[in-house]
Amino acid sequence: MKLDAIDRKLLELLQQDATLQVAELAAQVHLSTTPCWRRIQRLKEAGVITRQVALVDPRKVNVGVTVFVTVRTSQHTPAWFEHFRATVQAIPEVVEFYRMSGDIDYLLRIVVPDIQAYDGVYKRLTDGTQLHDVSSSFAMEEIKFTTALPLGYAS
Amino acid sequence: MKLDAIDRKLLELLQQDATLQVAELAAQVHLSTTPCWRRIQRLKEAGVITRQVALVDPRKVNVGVTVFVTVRTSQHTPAWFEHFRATVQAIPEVVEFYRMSGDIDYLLRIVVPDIQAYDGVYKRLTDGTQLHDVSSSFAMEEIKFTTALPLGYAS
DNA sequence: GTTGAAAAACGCGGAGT
DNA sequence: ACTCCGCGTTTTTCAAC
Repeated sequence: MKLDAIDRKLLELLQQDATLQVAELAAQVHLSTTPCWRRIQRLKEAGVITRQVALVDPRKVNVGVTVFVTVRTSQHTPAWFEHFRATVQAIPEVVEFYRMSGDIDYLLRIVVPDIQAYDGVYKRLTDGTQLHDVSSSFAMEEIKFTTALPLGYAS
Repeated sequence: MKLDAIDRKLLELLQQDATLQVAELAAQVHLSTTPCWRRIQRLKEAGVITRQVALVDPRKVNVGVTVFVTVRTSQHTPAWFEHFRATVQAIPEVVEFYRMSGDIDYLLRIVVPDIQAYDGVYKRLTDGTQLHDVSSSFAMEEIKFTTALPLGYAS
């Protein structure tokens, strides 16, 4: 889908604050409400905007500690991967999960209240799945975290 | 702030879909609209819900490649850190940025269209800041990504 | 793309259980 | 503390231009 400058501006605004009303968005892009509303609908239908969610303060729900876990494995069969994938999907503390290139096979971001709680997640993770070399790194400080993607590359 | 089972259920629902209307949320938690609406207000005022945003499909805006960058540095002065922090904040391709414990000092998640584009970001990152040992790992596949935090630890 | 208007949902209060 | 009621206001949504 082709995105012009107005679409990008709308996405930029909505990525920051999805509660902005259509009239306000319309003013910011110098349009009236109807075409502005239609553009937003188009962006949703095209799957550019996937969903609209509430963001929660991690510390307020007692998951202020984030842990990055790198995984290496010797098992590379599809069946093994599927099992591992399902295991990870079922653990709500895992908020990000990537298959990597290079010497590390998988990278996970996990949120927990403290290091003790992490031990529990670690056990759930490694229980039943053959994991070769699991390494955990703790984040001391979250300096930047945004769900807003850069729009400079959009065509 | 104290969160009971109903608050947690509301947060769970709103983390998945913030467009749900109050009447619908109220039905799901077996309440009428007024107290449900008030609970949501309370969660916002208390800062549990920080914001409401639109999520965008990375591939649809041409940033389908994510790169993890680990940084080690010899400079540990406050002035140096402030400079580094400001540099990173100004780069929209950097969507996450953590100060780590252990042998790695900083971890960044960066989104770009392709490896060539990453080179540009890399240059902006290292230009002007003394970085000792920068290592980049490319994600081949994003298997899980959620903004929904686990609520099982909330008190 | 614009204007205008119907339909819907929200904001917030009051009285009662 | 929640339910039910409700009305003014705002916002969404769909006409016709």
